[in-house]
Amino acid sequence: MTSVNIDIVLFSVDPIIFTIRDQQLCVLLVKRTAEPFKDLWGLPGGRVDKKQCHNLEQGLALKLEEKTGLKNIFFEQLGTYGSDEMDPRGWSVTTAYIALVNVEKINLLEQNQDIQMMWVPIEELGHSIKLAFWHERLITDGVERLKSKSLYTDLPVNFMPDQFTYPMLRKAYEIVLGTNISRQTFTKRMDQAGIFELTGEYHQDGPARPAPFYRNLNPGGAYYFPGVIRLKEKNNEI
Amino acid sequence: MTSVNIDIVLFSVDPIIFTIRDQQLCVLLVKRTAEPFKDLWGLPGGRVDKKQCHNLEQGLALKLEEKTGLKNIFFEQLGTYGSDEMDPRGWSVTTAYIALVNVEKINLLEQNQDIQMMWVPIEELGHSIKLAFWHERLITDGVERLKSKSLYTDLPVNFMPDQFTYPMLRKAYEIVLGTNISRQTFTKRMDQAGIFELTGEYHQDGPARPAPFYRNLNPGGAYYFPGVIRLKEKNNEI
DNA sequence: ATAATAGTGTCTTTCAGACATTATGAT
DNA sequence: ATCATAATGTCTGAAAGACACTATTAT
Repeated sequence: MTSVNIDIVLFSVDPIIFTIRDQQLCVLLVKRTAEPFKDLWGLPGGRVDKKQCHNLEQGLALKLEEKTGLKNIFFEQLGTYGSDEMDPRGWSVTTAYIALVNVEKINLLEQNQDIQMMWVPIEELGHSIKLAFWHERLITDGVERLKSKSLYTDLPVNFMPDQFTYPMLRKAYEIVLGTNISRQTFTKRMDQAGIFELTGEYHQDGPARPAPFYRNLNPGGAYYFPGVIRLKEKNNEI
Repeated sequence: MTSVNIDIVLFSVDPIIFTIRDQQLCVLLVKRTAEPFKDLWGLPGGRVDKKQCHNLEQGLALKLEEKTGLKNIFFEQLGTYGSDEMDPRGWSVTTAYIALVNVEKINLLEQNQDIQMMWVPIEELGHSIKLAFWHERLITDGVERLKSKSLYTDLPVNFMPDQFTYPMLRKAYEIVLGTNISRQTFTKRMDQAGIFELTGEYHQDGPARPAPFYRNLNPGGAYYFPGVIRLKEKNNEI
């Protein structure tokens, strides 16, 4: 060990921005305008603005605002990937974050013409679209994190608009987890948590009894349920 | 966004090496021999050897072997911290890992004279000892991760020697979690998991019925229990 | 025999999951 | 009236937690 035990590497941050659109879990991709991987699609990441930002989280929040026009997006760090094979320019390190947004709040920005952006259903990745860097791997890991934390937290509320119904939220859970959840079990779970409150309004939607609207009492925070949603398969080893 | 969306920063990795010694959760610290923070204690981290290592995990495994003499130590990524306040030399980024070792396997290396190392009980941090960089913060977060994952995984087996008894393992859980766990509940939980096997030997220890030794059937892996150890307080919001 | 500690069996509690019943609103 | 869907209540099952009891060894 030498006296200087710090090194210099290429470093970037990569937000994996999830939303639910047309009943599908989607991720936001941008078309790269420069080498390496020019013209491939990738995560809307890049360098941290070291002049404007004092730490990584500020850097990420700024990047999210740039790309989506939204402040106060929910995000959490996923993990850091470092390798000499990720970027043709050499040894590089990237820190990935997952971020969850409601698609309605953001869709204006999609029309932005100088940067090509799109929402891609995660089902379609790995088939038609080849991504830059290790972004496919990051997204896979991000989906994994989103799924596993949705079993015991209220993470999917971050996909909801300000006002939402239990059926809407349940659908979000079902899309993320890829399973059906019984309405009764779901209602009980949410009521017990005591993290939502009725707004007094109702969702008039079709030929059926309207569901009441709720709002999140602690937007931005995360709630940990006492128990876990039990899926059928039991895959305990990792 | 410019064409080059990657940046150059000071980068290091920091392993938080935990063990249980004298019934206390301890962390391995080294005395710094160079600026910045010369002569303060800190984590045994540093730069990744980019010539020898193709990725971060290799770099960390190498560093763990350097510091402890052990290969195949259990470790997992904790998180990445980046800021302009962490290192007086400027904007820097560090990726922290938690690693769990059995103290018996390592204590020879403590005698190493050219580097001063010591095991510090985490209780003692924050009082007497001031640490370099943000290492105190990293350790706090590492302890938090260790505690919360010990509620639903077999993480503490990584503190055990090759052969261990349920009472020994239960004590490790109790030390990590800071709670008593009833012997009966614990035994049931471990037996149901089916991740350990009897070695056939017994721990002859004192004037009491000897406990049988077990070995981990999947060393290095992590097991996720179906349920969770329930602590008394309910702190669901974060 | 006694002390110390291990294992087993049973009961309770918590919470998920399933089913049946009732409630409400559009057509 | 009918249909679709929401809410409520009851039962079951899985697993944690607590307690009583039995088992095994050293002294």
